[in-house]
Parts: sequence; C-alpha cells; structure tokens
Amino acid sequence: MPKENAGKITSMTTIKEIAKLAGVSRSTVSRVLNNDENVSDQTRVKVQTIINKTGYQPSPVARSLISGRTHVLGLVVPMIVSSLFRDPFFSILAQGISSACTLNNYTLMLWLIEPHSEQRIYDNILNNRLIDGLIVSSSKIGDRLIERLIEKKTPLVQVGRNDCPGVSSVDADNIHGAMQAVKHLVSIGRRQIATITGQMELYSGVDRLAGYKRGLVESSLPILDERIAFGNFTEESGYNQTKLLLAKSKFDGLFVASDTMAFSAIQALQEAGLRVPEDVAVVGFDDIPAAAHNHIPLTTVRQPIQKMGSIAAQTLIDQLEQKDTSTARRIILPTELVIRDSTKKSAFSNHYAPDQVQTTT
Amino acid sequence: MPKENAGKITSMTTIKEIAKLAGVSRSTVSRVLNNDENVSDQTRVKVQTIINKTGYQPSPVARSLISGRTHVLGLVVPMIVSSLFRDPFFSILAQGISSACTLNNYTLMLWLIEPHSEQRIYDNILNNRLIDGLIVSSSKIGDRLIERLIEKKTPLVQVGRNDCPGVSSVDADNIHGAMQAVKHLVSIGRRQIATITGQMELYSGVDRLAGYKRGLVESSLPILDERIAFGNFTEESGYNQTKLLLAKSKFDGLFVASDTMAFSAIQALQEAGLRVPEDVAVVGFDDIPAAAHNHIPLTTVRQPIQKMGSIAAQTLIDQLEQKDTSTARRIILPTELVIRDSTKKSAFSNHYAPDQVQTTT
DNA sequence: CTGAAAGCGCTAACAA
DNA sequence: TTGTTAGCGCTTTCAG
Repeated sequence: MPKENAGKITSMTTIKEIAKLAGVSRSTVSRVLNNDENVSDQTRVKVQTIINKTGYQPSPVARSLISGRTHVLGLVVPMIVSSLFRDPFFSILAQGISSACTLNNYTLMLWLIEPHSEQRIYDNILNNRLIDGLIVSSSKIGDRLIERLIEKKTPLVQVGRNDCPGVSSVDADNIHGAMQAVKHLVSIGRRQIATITGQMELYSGVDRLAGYKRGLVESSLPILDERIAFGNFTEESGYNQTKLLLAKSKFDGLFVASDTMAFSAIQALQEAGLRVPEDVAVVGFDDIPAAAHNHIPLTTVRQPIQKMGSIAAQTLIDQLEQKDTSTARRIILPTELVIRDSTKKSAFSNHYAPDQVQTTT
Repeated sequence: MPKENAGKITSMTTIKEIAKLAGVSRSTVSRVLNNDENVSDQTRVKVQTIINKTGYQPSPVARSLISGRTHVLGLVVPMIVSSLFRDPFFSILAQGISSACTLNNYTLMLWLIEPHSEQRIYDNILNNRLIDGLIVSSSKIGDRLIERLIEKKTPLVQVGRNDCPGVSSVDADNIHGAMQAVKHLVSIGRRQIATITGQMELYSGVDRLAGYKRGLVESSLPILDERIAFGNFTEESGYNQTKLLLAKSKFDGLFVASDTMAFSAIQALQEAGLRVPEDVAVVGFDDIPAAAHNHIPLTTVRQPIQKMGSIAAQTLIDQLEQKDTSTARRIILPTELVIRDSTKKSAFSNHYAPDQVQTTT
C-alpha cells in the first residue's frame, strides 16, 4: 500500500476535471479508471498521477446508473424483541456477512423489521432499487416478503431453511443438532426426555422438533405427546411450558429449542424443587453467551452463525457475478454439542461431519 | 392505503414508458411524481393511474445523480470481539437507528469494523459516496477516522462523547451514571469502594472513572490509587484486575465499568472466598441481559441505548435536511440505576433528571 | 399547464 | 491509442 494517500485534496472532483488537468479526454480517464488495456503507459501514468494527487473517486451513483448494479447487498432481519435483548445471533450473523462484503468490495444495507411496522418496511425493501441482492434471515414459514421478492426476481439468499425452488439458502443443521441433544441426554442415562419447542412458524422450530423426535426413535424411545410442549422461543414461554410439562408428565431429561427458553425452564424446574441436572438434565440450543457463565448447568447445541453469514453473502455475490451457474444452492452447516455442566467445565467439540452442500435446480 | 398494490406488473419500467402510456411528456410524469402543483387534475389522475397500474417506482439512482443525495445513512461500529459476543449494545443501537430511518424514509448502510481490517474499511467508508451522512459509534479517543471524516466534511453524528467542535454527539451520562453507582454503594453502607475501569482509550472508560472519583468526593471519601485498577472492558481484564485489587488493597464495595467485566470480577471475588454482596457489594454498568438472570447479585447502571440510536439518527437527518441551524448538538441522556440483588428481585427505576440538551456552536 | 432540451457523472460504441 | 458522441433515468430550466 503506497504510504496512505497523504496530501489528498478533499474535493468533489468529476471525471471531467481530471480529464482537463491531465490534458486528455474523459474516455481516457475512464479507461485508466477501469484498467482498460488500450491506454499507453505514458498516458496512464500521467492520468494516474492526477488521480492520486486529487484523491479523485468516481461517483458510484453515476456508475450504477449505467451498469445497473450498485454493489450493495441488503440484509433483512426480523427483530423479535425477546431475542434482540438476549441473543447475539444478529450481531454475529451481521459480522459474518459484513466481512464477506468487505472482502468482495460490497457494502451492506440493513433492515431491522419491527413487528408493528412490518408492512411499511416490506414495501420499502421491495421498492428499493439500491440493492443488487438480498439476504433474508429467519423469516417465517410462508412469509409474504419472500414470495414478493421472488416475483420481483430479486436475487436472494435465505439464512435458514427455505423450500422455494430457485432460492439459495444457508442453514444450520437443526435436525441433526436436536438429535445430538437427545442422544446426549440418552448417553447420560436419561430415558424420559421431554421437549419445549420453538415457534412452529419458523423452520428452526419445526426442524428442532423433528430432530427431537428422530433422536428418540433412533434411541428406541417412544414419542409421547405429553412430553412435548409448544413454546415460541421467548423466555416467558420457556417458563410457562415447563410448568405445563411438569403438570402433565414426568421426565428426567429436557431438550429446549433455545437457550433463552432453557434459562427460564431451569428456573421453573428449580422453583418446582427439582435439581438440575441431577433430577432433570437440560440441553438448550444456540449457545448464547450467558450460558457460558458460571453455575448455569446448561449443555447446548451451537450453530456456526458467523460462518452462515459469510457463506450466505458469498453465495449471493457469486450468484450476482455469475461465478456459478445460476442454480440454487442449499448449504447446511453442522452444529456442535457444547457440554457444560457442574462436573465438566470445558467445551467439548463434536463435529459430526464436514459441510454438506446440496445443489438443486 | 389502496388495497395493497395488487395486480402489479413486475417490471423495470422507466419514466419514459409511463409518459408514453399516459400520452404525456416525461416532464409531466416527473411533476406528478414530485407533487408539483403545475399539473391539471385531469392529467394528474391520468398519469397516477398508469403509475399505480404498472407499479412504477422511479430509480433512486437516477434521482441521486441529480440531487446529490441518496437518502442513505451509514453506521460504523467497531466490533471488539469481547463485546460482540456478550453485549447486545450494537443490536439495540442499530434498532434505534433503523427505526428512525424508516420513519424518515432513509435506509441504513452498515460497517462493522474488525480490528484487523480497520484500514481497509476506513478507506471504504471514506470513499463511499453513497451515503448522505454517518453515525459513528464508540470510536476511540482521537480516532483517525473521525478526523478524516471531518476533513471530508462528511455530515457526522457521534454516538458517545466527542469533543471535536462542530460534530454533534449523543451520549449516555457516564459520569453521572458512575456517580449513581458509587452513591448507591455508599447508601448501603460501604466506605471502601474500589473500581475497575474500562479502556482509557474510550470516553466511556474515562468518564466512568471520572464519575467514580466525583462520587467519592461528593461522599467525602478519599480517592486512593490502590483502589483503582485499569481494565479494558473485556471479561478477562475484569478477572485479572480484581485479583490485582485484592492483592493490593482492601475494599467492601466495587464499581466495575461494565457488566461484562463485573461478571468475571464476581467470579474472582468468589474464588477468593469473598461473598457477594455481603463482603463486597458490586455495581456494574450497561445492564446486559445476562445480569437480569437468577442468582447474579449485580446492581448496574443502565443506559438508554435504543433511544441514543434513534436520537442520533434523527439528529443527523435534521442536520442533512437543514431542519435545524447547522450548529452541533451535544445530547446527553440520563442513565438509570437498576438494583438487583438477593433481597430485591425487581428493577428499581431512578430517573434522576429529564434529558439534558446542550447546544454548542 | 405542458413539452422540448439540457445535463447530473460516468461508460461504451464508434470513429479517427 | 485516443477523442467524439450518445445515453443510463431522472429533474429542471425555459419556452410556448
């Protein structure tokens, strides 16, 4: 890097002025700017000197008007209040996406969807012609936004499962993750394993329940309705559904579909006079940092959020730049069981498989 | 709202086509688009009908080329790893900013600064001509980015204290917050109050230390060097500095400049055989959600992060739209003491003053 | 009240 | 290898 563009003249130069200063035409300057071969070395140097001296930067807006591309990616995240305050999911995802953008010379535009102004923001996003493509995170199953984006042919990558043909997606392996959780409980001797599910409007909720069931089946344990309580990922539901479970069934293991719910579930268990993990062993999901803290006997399933972000961004960029054939990609990243209890303090990694990449048409 | 723009033709229409369809000139369409008065009602209706029917949206890029404005705000956040994973600060701030943007028909562009690619991102931001103005959060004292932005005359609002003349800022009242903390400790009978500071490269670190000192002075207690340990907001430093404090002084109260550090401080205290809060009462800062959890005897000082975000955005937008005189504003929002200990479970609000707004030239 | 024409800053044929 | 010309989609004088 040449010793930091010092002595830069802070101005709003245009290509015209550069051309004048260099004594060439605007096209020539443009050629230099775009590394066109058809410029003599002499001219190139002359022009480049002026460009450096003035600190000239071509207007991205003018460029976009011609190219039809802005080099801007959009990120849409629904902000469910509960998760916002506890969960670094969004921060970490954004970090992954942001670094992939930087790497590829893209910038990132952000929409946080608050439930009450959903419609307005949707219109805003849909009519926004400033972005080249969009990453949509954790949308509800059958969300109208996705449909409309598809109609508009917006290049799209979904973070989380998505069944729309033609839409790429990046997801954690929620099914396998939940299976890991159940099997862990089985491995420490639990046989009566209950669950508190997430929202059934989210694939993460649906898939974690599916994984729970499959884990039971593969362990030759029965699936009992009375051991399934339907939460919605909020702390409150974790508490209430635990009370409900306690009322209607007996269990010595509990798989909770999110750490946030798991915290309040543990609280409810303790209030009911049960010891965790002695009487009921609990496994959560997400590995939120509060769990890493002292005295919380919570084993959990971790998803590679940052990686999901960067892969999503990279997938979208590849798609935009046609680096790959325009087939949709379904990428599923492995989860990791993090064992954290009184007896064992350190995290135990268990990568069960290399990244799975499926390609569909 | 007319029954949701149904039957919209999903196309990339231009003003030219609308003009042709409506049988008028492009100028007239433009006038309708911009609510110009000089259009007959008849024509207006005719044109508007076509616009609605086609779902036409004018290209923001073309508009920007003319107006020189993009209606895009930038947000720059340094991503210190430690805070990223524990701290919802960024999420909440972004939420506040985002909602103000939506309200004003702006969109938000995001840069997360990872320490290792700082220089590259700075150049990226500085040369980005896509944004009308920038919100910079928690930058280090004397950060080169701010200087360079000022040179470039980028409209700017700082989240956090900033002394540059001409730069508006929105900050929590860290000084008063720390005073609240100290006075609380005094009020519960502590007289030997130590502190673990934040990073001295951040105003939040500096100001919280200043508030600690002022709190002692106003309580007629001595300021002792041996009771001050310099941390850097990371969990690790909280732990180490507590050990250090324990080695060099005796204290029955501890003000820690962030909850993140406070957690590990408590751990260190407990490992040293001290009871919290009986032997040492601890007050943190930030009110991070993990603190809200069971069994953590941590009183803390809360800052109105979301509000800071929305006010920052609104201030910037006002500045851009010249709604106010172009004087810089320094806005300082009050903090709130949140008492949370074994004896008292519910949060106790203590608004000490209405918003303070200072205006400087 | 409406249309024709010029131009925002840049790129991309097409000539020279 | 270079300059000239047109035009991306829109707004904005300036005539009419």
